[in-house]
Order: sequence, then structure tokens, then C-alpha cells
Amino acid sequence: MIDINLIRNNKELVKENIKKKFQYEKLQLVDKVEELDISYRTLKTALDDLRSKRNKISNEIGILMREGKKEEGLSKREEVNFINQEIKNNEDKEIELQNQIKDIMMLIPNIIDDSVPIGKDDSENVEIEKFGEPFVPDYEIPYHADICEALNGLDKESAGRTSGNGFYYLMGDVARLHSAMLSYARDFMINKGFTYCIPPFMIRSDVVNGVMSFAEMDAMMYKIENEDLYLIGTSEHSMIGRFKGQLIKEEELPIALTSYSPCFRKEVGAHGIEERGLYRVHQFEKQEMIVLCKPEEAMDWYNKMWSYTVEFFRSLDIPVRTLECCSGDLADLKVKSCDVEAWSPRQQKYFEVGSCSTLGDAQARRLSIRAKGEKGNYLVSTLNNTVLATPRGLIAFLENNYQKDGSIKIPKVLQPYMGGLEVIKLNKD
RNA sequence: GGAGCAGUACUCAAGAGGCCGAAGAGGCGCCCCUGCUAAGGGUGUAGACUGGGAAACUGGUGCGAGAGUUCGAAUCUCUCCUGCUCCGCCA
Repeated sequence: MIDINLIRNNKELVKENIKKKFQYEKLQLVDKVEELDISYRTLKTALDDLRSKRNKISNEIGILMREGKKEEGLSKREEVNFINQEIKNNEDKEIELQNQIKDIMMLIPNIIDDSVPIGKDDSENVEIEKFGEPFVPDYEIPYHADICEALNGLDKESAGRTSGNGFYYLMGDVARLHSAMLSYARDFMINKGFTYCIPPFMIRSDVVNGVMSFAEMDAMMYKIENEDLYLIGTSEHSMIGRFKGQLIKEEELPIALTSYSPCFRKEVGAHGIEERGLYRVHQFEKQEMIVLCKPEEAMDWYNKMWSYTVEFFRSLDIPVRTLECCSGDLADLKVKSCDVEAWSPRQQKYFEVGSCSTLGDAQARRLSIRAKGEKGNYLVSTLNNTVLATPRGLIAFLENNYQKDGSIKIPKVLQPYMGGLEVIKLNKD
């Protein structure tokens, strides 16, 4: 959500930005919202005048009453009643205009950073940098679900019976590996100076509405029956929601938090749920990082944040690359975003394991998250990034640490979290 | 889940239908006094969101949220949320 002043003062910039995102159908919204804004302000001024008059006369009535001039006071009531009627007749219009403006403003995309490559859709995203050699061993890497099953580490069949498609039981060393990776990710971020946080896994509808549109909510969020509660799709929801409507002391910035949570997603439509694997599931777990900072520090943080994820995966011997979202693929709230993708030696391509975004002040404007500065209050910048989402991270790990004999090598950094285990061996009966 | 109490600006806090955008204090600015240490006194200032205006300034909204009563609500009524205390239940 951009500042409406930008439309008042620099409409062309807003339109140019929309063109860069190939959302030509939204160009007319800019003119429309400009018109609505003028109508709204005109009406507001008129209504405010009436309100002012009402307040003044009501006050006079008060004085008259106190002085005991009852008659005079009573006669003034009529006048106020008339004004009140007038206000009432237009109040709905005022609210409606306000809502219309807000609805349109929600649709107008955030101004993207100059550095964002121009492109229509995800096919035009740009690889920025590779980290580590995308290695293809001279032996076959099995499908990740097969690797897990060979290690007696996965039971999707039972999960299907208890919970349906898109759920899973992780078992034994594979389950332990999953937890170990998350614990390691947590400590990794703590060592980077982030504060560890376990947020609520359910949030109220007003918080949900603050962080996503109704359509998005419907496609993603599980609702608890008979409660005003939703299961979070990512801890970003509860982490950013935490600051909704808050005025933060400037000296508390930057706020850098790393949160753990399970994540629940309906995954309606889109790509659907995979039959066999763990790539797209209804339930996963994630170590996340979020930052709230001064606007001028946002780009520094952005670069730091994605590089932490790269460093994390590299420490587990997983080759990764960063892929920058082009203008057309960038969500409307975002200023700049990149995916961190892990190498799949089986498919011999990279696949998404995380996503780093700076939203500028758009999210803060929507949720009213401000800082109290010396020169006045301002909206903070918000950023978020995945440290590790797993089982997806687990897939990357298994494929890249798979050895010819079917065993899984555990890198040094992870061994303490695996009780010193150096390799997960195939247990053949 | 039940009972009682509460929610006022960055913080604490007064206010109990009109004179309340809301005393007072902390805070912040300036000045003074004092020297044995995070002290005292004076004085000024601000306070959230938003409309108009080049500005000076001037309107509106806003006292947990929403609705209502009233000419007029921080103040009265209803619903909800949150916190505290007690009871119940339970990892």
C-alpha cells in the first residue's frame, strides 16, 4: 500500500511503476482514486464544517442551560437536530468513499526498487549469483521420498488415513534430522544477533486481514470452527501482526527477530499437493527472520538477510543460487525480493527453499506500524526472509548429502544436533 | 468456564453528562541553586490520526474496539477484546 500523497503529487511515477509490472489494467485505478480522493476531501470538509457548527451550538446550549435559560436552549436543539440530519444524510457516503479509496489503494502496487529487473512473469526472473558447485554425482540420486522410505523415515500412507493427502509422518533419523536442521537454523540466527521467538500459531481475523487479501486468505488459511482464529501460514503473520497499530521507540530499532513455527496451508488450486513427495504439503515447519528498521537501512538489511540464508545452506554443503524476482513476478506489496534456491542433483536444477523480501513501508502503512522519531513519527520498513523451511529444506539436504551406498552424510555443524551421528546408515533388515 | 475489578497520550495518573484534547507527574527544552551524586527549585513545551491553508493558523475524529441513548458522551447502556484477583479445569 503506497502513500496516497504520491498519487496527489506524482501520479505519473505511480503509473510508470504499474507499467513496469505489466498491470496495464490497473492504470485507470490511479485516475479513479485521484477523483475519489478529491470527492472525499470535498465532502469531508463540508461535513467537518457541519460538525463544527454542531459542536458550537451544542456548547451554547450547555451554557444556556447552566444559566437557567431553558427556553432558549430548547429552541436551539431544533437547529442541531437539523444539522444532525444533514450530517447523517452524507455520512454513509463519506465512509463509502473512504472505503472505495482504501480498496483501490490496496490494489495499487508498491513502488519497486530501481534495481528490480523488468519482466513479465517468473520465467523472466534473473539469476544473481551461484554459491557452491552444482554437483552431479556419477551415481543416481533417488527421489527424496524414496530416500526417506529407504531409511524408514517416511510414512505418507498412514498420514493419508489419519489426515488426508498432503500430510506425513516423519520417523526415526529422518525426523530427527528435520528437527536438527531447525534447531541448527535457530542457533545460526541467534548467533547473527537475532532474538529468538516462538509466536502464536493461531491468529485472529483482523490480523489476517492486515497481512493478506481476502482471496489470499481463502486460498491459504485454515479456520478454526466456531472461533475467530486461523492457523498461521507462516510465522510472519503473527510476527508482523505483533506490531500492528504500535508506535515503536526509535531507539528500539532495528528489531531483528527469528521465529520458529509450524505453518499450515490449504494450497487450494495453484499447483496442488504432490501425491508422493514432501515438496508441497499442508503442514511444514519454518525458521523465519523478520526485521523492522528505519527506511534508510532497509536495503542493507535486505542484502544481509538473504546472504544469511545462503550462508546457512552452504554450511550444510548444499549449493544454492539467488534468483531475483522480476517486476512482473513481484507481489504488489514488495519493493524487492529474491528467492534462495537449493540445488537438486537429481533434477539437475535449482528449486525454491526460501524467499527474502523488503516491503518498504507498504506493510507498515497497512498495519500502522510507526516509530517515534525526533523529527516526528514515521512508518518503519519491514522485511522478512526464510532461514529454513522444511521438509523442503530436508529434501535439499538429503539429495545433496546422499552417498552412493544410500547413506546420508551429516555435515560437522549438524552433528551436535544429531547426537554426534556422522552418517545416517541404511538399515537393511 | 464462573465471579469481581480495571483499560485515559511515550509512561504513570485525575476525571463520574456540557466550562475536557482531557488536571497533575514523569519525559523533553531552557534557567537557577547546590557539590558528594543519578538531588532540589523555577519556567517553557509537546502529545495520536486527519481535512483546509504557501504559512501563520484553523476544522474534524480520537479516552481498549464497535454499536446505542442524548442537542451534547472519557463520563450513561449493550456487545466484544485485553489485563489483574479469586474459584474451577488441565498439559
